[in-house]
Amino acid sequence: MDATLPKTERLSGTKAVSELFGRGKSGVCGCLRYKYLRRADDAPSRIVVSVPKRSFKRAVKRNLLKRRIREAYRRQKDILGPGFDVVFIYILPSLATYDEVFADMTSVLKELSGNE
RNA sequence: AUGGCAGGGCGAUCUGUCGCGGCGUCUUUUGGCGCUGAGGAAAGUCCGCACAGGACAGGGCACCCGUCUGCGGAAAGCGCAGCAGGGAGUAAUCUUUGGCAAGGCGUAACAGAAAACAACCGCCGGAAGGCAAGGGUGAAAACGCGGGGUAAGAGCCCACGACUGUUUGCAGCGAUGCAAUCAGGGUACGCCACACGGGCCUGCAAGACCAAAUAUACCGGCAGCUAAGGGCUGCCCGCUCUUUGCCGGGGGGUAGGUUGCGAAGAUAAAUGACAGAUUCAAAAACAGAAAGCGGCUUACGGCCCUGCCAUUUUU
RNA sequence: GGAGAGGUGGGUGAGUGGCUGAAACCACCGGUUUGCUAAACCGACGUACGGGUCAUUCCGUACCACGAGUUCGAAUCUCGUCCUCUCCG
Repeated sequence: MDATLPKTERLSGTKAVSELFGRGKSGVCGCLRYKYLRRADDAPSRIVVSVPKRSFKRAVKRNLLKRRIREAYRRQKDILGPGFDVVFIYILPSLATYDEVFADMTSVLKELSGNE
């Protein structure tokens, strides 16, 4: 199973991100809020991770959550097929453990792949 | 032993599986291999430097900042060691203030006779007038105490003492200390003046370079030229320019990229996840580089080392 | 990342180091007026702790974001911390 997360599988650039935020469909699952956009091609899916500064003032805590979310996605990204652009936004005001993030990520990915 | 004071240090290490940024290298298709990858505060942005752009002939004034002494330092609201005054503590020790002037100006609420010029009550005196001892309020009241002196009094005079300064000697690089000597009498705070030192303004989102798409200054070519206007002429023809379209060049410049940029170093931004071992147990505190460097300040669980003080006990 | 401005009752917002717990306006509360309401007018109106009282009233102390300092005395001056807002692509 491919469990890497190279740079090509991360969404970057002002245009692509603002298009995703503007036109993407969204949903909530546990501690995560997501927005996604189905692309036409079959290139690997690309993701963005976001933790709002409003909830966590300290950069250490934001970094920790972003790393946990990325790790949880990396472990289970084969649930989601190729061709998606997704942004994950952490919405809880308190720190979640890795196991909680992992469980919520599982249900988000299943929901996304089920919709297609 | 208990409690305390000061100074210094550490801020986990190792193994396995998966994974990330950078560099090198091999194949160059995926990738493989090697090296390397957050802090003592990376934080706050409080000082300073370097660097960059703008302004600027040179110098001065003004304005702003700093101010005990010596040493270090590129500099600093910087560090170390010391000096003097005040405060806290039984002590070790800690903390705070600090150019200069018997200079000028201002302010001193309430209370109080009066807040520094004096006046009032009062004291003396027949009066003219003299005096500043007494007035108990205040944060602060014109040096303290004793004697002399006087009509009453006063550093008016004298002795002793405190304070401020001059000169000399000794000690110290110096701030200053000690001793002698002479002079003085206005309490606190602020501003001004003076002395010495420093200071242009803006900041890496500074600045430099490359440069799609779209529009386009300008240049060239082609088409259109039946059209309109201008020029060559007094008029016509003709030639030519502009207006229109297309193609090519082209400068500035946007998205974007490169650089600025580093023995960590990106451009949505890398250090993580899980399992185990170690120090009794728990990896637990504060906290994450976005241009660099020197400081300051603030946050911080736990542990280690050195010196010192107080109390109690034993020898 | 860098540069700047601010924080005072429930809200807005003045405030020379000294009668400022604090101006003024709005809101809230009570009253006058009215058949009822609005408007107008009058009054009252912060919090905490302590004291006293049967109780309302009353008295004292502290608080101008928070903590130190200067001063006889700080909302005001100085330093630090926290928070909010604005500008720079």
